Amino acid sequence: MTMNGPKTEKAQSDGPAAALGTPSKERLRMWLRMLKSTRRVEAQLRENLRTEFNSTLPRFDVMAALSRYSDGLKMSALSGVLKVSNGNVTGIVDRLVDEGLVVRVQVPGDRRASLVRLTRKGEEVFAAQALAHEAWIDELLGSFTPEEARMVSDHFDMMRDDDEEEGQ
Amino acid sequence: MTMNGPKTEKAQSDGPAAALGTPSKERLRMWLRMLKSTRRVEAQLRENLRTEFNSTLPRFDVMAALSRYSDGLKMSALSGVLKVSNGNVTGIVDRLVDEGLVVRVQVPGDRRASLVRLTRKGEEVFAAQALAHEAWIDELLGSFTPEEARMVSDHFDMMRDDDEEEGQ
DNA sequence: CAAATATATTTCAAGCTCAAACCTTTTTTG
DNA sequence: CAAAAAAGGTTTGAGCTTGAAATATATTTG
Repeated sequence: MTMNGPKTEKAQSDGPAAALGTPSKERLRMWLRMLKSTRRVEAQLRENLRTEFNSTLPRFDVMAALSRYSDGLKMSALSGVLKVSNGNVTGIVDRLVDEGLVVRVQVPGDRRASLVRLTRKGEEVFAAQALAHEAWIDELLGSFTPEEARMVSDHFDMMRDDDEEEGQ
Repeated sequence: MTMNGPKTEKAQSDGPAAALGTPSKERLRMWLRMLKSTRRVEAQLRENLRTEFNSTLPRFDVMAALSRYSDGLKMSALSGVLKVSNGNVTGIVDRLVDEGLVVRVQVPGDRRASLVRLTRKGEEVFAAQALAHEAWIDELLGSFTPEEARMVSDHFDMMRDDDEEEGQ
């Protein structure tokens, strides 16, 4: 396969010990690397969820959020926690409801709102997925020692100016 | 807003100095942090591309890839470089063609294949976007010093076992 | 050279994603 | 209290994404 290389001289892909470029270039470099790594892990997670659980990452994210709030979440709170658009969650929850993994419970005093909650089945399914998920991550990020992982975690922690929780 | 907290006791979100959990937990923690950070930056990039260039991240990615291969790329090579599915690229390129930013050039000896290339206009548009893109990244990741950025880059570099290039 | 196989690309169905428009149902306020 | 504003959700339209199936063209092989 005659694949001709990039036209730009690759002036900065010269290994860990190379001289630093401008701050802006170094940050760009970092961004491209972290984007690539994240996408790779995400792609593998999607693949695993699909083949082993016939599910998707968005579904997993929704269930993970619900599993942390056993009292249920309103749709708006759910989209707030996940930081995705309001209308987005509607469709995902619809499908989870179809599969009996979550329910919408009417809120007593408010005829607009409903609380979304995991069903018993939903809890069981998610528990299995969460277990597998942690193992997948452990494998995919196995090249990081716990200490390195902590270091990187802390670096990223620095850049959250406003936000709050999120996690499994 | 009566937002009740997570039900699980947050046993490990106790700041940078906290004791390390199991390796698997540390890696999971790192994954969740890097996923959140990546999504935040991505969301802002999407927003900026939309409002300032009436474009999208996938379009930008395609144009960035093409800008590095001035001789053009075959569709399959393009999806290979971007690591997205084959059929995916078709639609994105279609729209870029509609807007006159790229062209499909027939490959002489092969009536199946075509080379995709940036047009003159495409090159100009991309140049402006790339400039803005680097500035956005510089701002979004401004909390990292160049040295830290390099350190994180190198950490992620470690975990690419097989792959090759990618970048702006 | 014809059948089989491989390559290049598009089409398709299902699902995710967003912003904007649109209902309803509260809540606020004049 | 009635009009206006706010809050909770869904719908809609456009685009992105994937894996699988479908097309068409090239190459290999018996």
